[in-house]
Amino acid sequence: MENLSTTEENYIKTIYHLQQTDTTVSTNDVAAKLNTKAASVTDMLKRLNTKQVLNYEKYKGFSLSNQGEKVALDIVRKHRLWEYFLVEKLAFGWDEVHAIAEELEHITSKVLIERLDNFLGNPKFDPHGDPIPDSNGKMQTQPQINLVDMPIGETASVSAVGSQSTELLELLTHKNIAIGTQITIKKKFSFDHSMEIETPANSSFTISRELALALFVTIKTPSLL
Amino acid sequence: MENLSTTEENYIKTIYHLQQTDTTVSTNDVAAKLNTKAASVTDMLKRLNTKQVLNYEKYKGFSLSNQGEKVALDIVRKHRLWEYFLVEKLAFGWDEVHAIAEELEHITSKVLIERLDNFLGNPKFDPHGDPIPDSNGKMQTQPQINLVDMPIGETASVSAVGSQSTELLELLTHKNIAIGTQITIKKKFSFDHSMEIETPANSSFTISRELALALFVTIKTPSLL
DNA sequence: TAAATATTTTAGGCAAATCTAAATTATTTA
DNA sequence: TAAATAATTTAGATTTGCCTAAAATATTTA
Ligand SMILES: [Mn+2]
Ligand SMILES: [Mn+2]
Ligand SMILES: [Mn+2]
Ligand SMILES: [Mn+2]
Repeated sequence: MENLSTTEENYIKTIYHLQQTDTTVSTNDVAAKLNTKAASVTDMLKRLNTKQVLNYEKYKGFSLSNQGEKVALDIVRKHRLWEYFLVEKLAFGWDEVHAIAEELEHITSKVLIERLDNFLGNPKFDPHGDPIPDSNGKMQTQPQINLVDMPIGETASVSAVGSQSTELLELLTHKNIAIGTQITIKKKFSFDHSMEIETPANSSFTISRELALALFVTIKTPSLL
Repeated sequence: MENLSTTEENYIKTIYHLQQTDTTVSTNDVAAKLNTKAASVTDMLKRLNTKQVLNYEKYKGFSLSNQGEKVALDIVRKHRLWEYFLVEKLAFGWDEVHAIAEELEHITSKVLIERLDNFLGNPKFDPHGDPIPDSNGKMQTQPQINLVDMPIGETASVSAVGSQSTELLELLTHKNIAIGTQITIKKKFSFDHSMEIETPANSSFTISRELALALFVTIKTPSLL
């Protein structure tokens, strides 16, 4: 039943991620994400449709089939486990791992990924705070909110980042913030939407709206990582 | 200068391995190893020639260029480091790792393989006893001889296996022989070329000519693994 | 709702990697 | 050495994945 090329897998994963955020996914959306052209996407949609991983009707739209979603979750699982490996075992920063995981996620061995999972201690979240699906595609849902939406006086811990850029990591490192760091909101300034926060490592300091938007937090203490 | 597809890399590696054993490598040899047809090989030889990794003259023959050999050694390095990782960290048997390493060897990141090497403690030999090239393509040469060529009374340690089959591993496991095991030749029988040997774990026992042919030994104690 | 605009699909073509069948060249053998 | 045989290459197709330009359809806007 399965015999998908790396390219087909990348399309499936891209469509999956787009479906998570946007309600409808367009041909152009996929083309933009994959740096390709709409015509190429249409070609692929037809192939994925015949391969049963996609429901597609021309000019009407498309969405992953149940089977396609399973495939996508499997790729996401591999991607995030490899990212975890790279950061935890090979000492990469989380801004460096995405491109490498983009290749590693296509290694086909089923038993490899199960042993890797085991070797890593069955982590539930990747270095960016994103949940790692288990072998059945199930993943832990953390009730996350954006830092800008946290009320004054509340404390929560950083659970995910909204960007994987080196620039963000540099800033977070400088401010001693990482995934797991406890943050308390002290004050919000309406002029520039900057906010004053407090962490265990540092007394009160100010962060910009841009930075706050890139941070997601959970009220409960994080289960792992 | 470099921009080789996975397929091109596989051809280069195959030609490299064939050159190690046979003096001349033919189009048919390559076709046989890669489970493809001679015509396909010719197509590829022409492409590798224009890509400067191969010296090729039609109907005359071909061999890897210096550059091609460097590429080959880099792939071999990756292949063997990943095999080492799979056996030492993920508890695979050495009969299970080849196919997986066949995929992993094509992951492109240079820094990944250097960090993996470091993480593994810079091993010099893979799980089959084959030397791992360093980042410059240099590898340790072990003066190996086949077990059948060892004189009676001599002691040496197993340094490599001539086959990666599950069947061989099963037999070796049963006889308590692994890479590193010390073997002393007690007797040789000319009738069936079987031989009586001794190991630290077992007193004298007999092994077949087939098994002896699949074992390589070094007189000096092994430097690693 | 009709025209303008945006999106999507088709048509036709290209490069990589493969194949089969036929032609060419090299090697053996009688 | 000439014929037979073997090895290699070429010719011509196919599949995957991608492209541009043009056509078809959907959506927006006046
Ligand atoms: Mn990918
Ligand atoms: Mn991630
Ligand atoms: Mn390979
Ligand atoms: Mn090996």
